[in-house]
Amino acid sequence: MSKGDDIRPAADATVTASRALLGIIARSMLPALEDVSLPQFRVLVLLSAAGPLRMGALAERLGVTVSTFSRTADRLVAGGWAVREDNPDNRREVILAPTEKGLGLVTSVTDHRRQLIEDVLGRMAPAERGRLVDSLRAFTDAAGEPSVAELLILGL
Amino acid sequence: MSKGDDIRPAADATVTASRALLGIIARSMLPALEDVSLPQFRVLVLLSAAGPLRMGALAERLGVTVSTFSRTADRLVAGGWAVREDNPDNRREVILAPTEKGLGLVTSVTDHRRQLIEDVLGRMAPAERGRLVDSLRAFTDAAGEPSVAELLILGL
DNA sequence: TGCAATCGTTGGTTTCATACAATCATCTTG
DNA sequence: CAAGATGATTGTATGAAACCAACGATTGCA
Repeated sequence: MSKGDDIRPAADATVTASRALLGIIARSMLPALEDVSLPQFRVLVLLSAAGPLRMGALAERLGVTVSTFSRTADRLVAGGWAVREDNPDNRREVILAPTEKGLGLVTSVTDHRRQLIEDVLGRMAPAERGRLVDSLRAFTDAAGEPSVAELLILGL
Repeated sequence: MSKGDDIRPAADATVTASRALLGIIARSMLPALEDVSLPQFRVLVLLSAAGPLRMGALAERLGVTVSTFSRTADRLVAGGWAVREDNPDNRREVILAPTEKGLGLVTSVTDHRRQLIEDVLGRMAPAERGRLVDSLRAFTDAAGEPSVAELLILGL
């Protein structure tokens, strides 16, 4: 136990920092969630990251049945956030593609989030900022990549 | 711009790290969300942090109407996560209090999250861990306290 | 004391998410 | 080419969440 004793305070600091980050993330998503629901936003995040996808593939990634997803797609299409497209190679498949409007919504959230983070970083001393980068890289490496499914729970 | 040029890479690292943290947070909440909905979990988080509260006060903090919240409370009570109590000082008020079961649910999530974070920290070199603590404290200070309302969006 | 304000619940509705089963269209394969 | 498999939508149903309006109980004040 001698060597690991500094884990506890580090965990404290991380928990606290995670709360600050969550606040930032939530704040960045708030405006978008007035336009679309969280499940709908998840779809747009997926589409903007992976590009247009088949209905079934999307349903699977989101962990819902195809019928459920078809209804969600209805709402996204109705709102002008996405469009259904034919797949010329396979006419029974339907591709869901984000519209400019849909991509714009995700971008606005991402930009907003990044801006909020930059604001915070701008309030830090440059030297601290440098150390933060190194530390966070180490943390991220140790954490490994979160699965897509996990990230989607909270909408990226 | 000369001095602020290191903000961009720092923001990159922070965005990436926030994704890792989000994965951890989502993973820690996943089991609980099989028992209660996110809105219900938010109530339990609030109750476990602030203690028993009046119906109206809870509704206000959650940003929903009292009638909406009354229904949510019904479900929490039905599930054994909370109980309605009389306020002896004011008989028209109703206090919602978490049960042991309700508190236990929140605790399990918090513990799980902390454990996941400690796991990650345990994989870092001790020296990095020390630097991380300092950096995160600086970040948290610069970020300021997120509002309760913001945190509740994603369930703390 | 009596009337107005406050607190919470309930009735009535709407929207969304979700699932299962049935159906239609299109591939694929024997 | 004729099944059988596959992909998506639609019919049907349930449950959560949310709102407004109406109501009953209680307080508080004039």
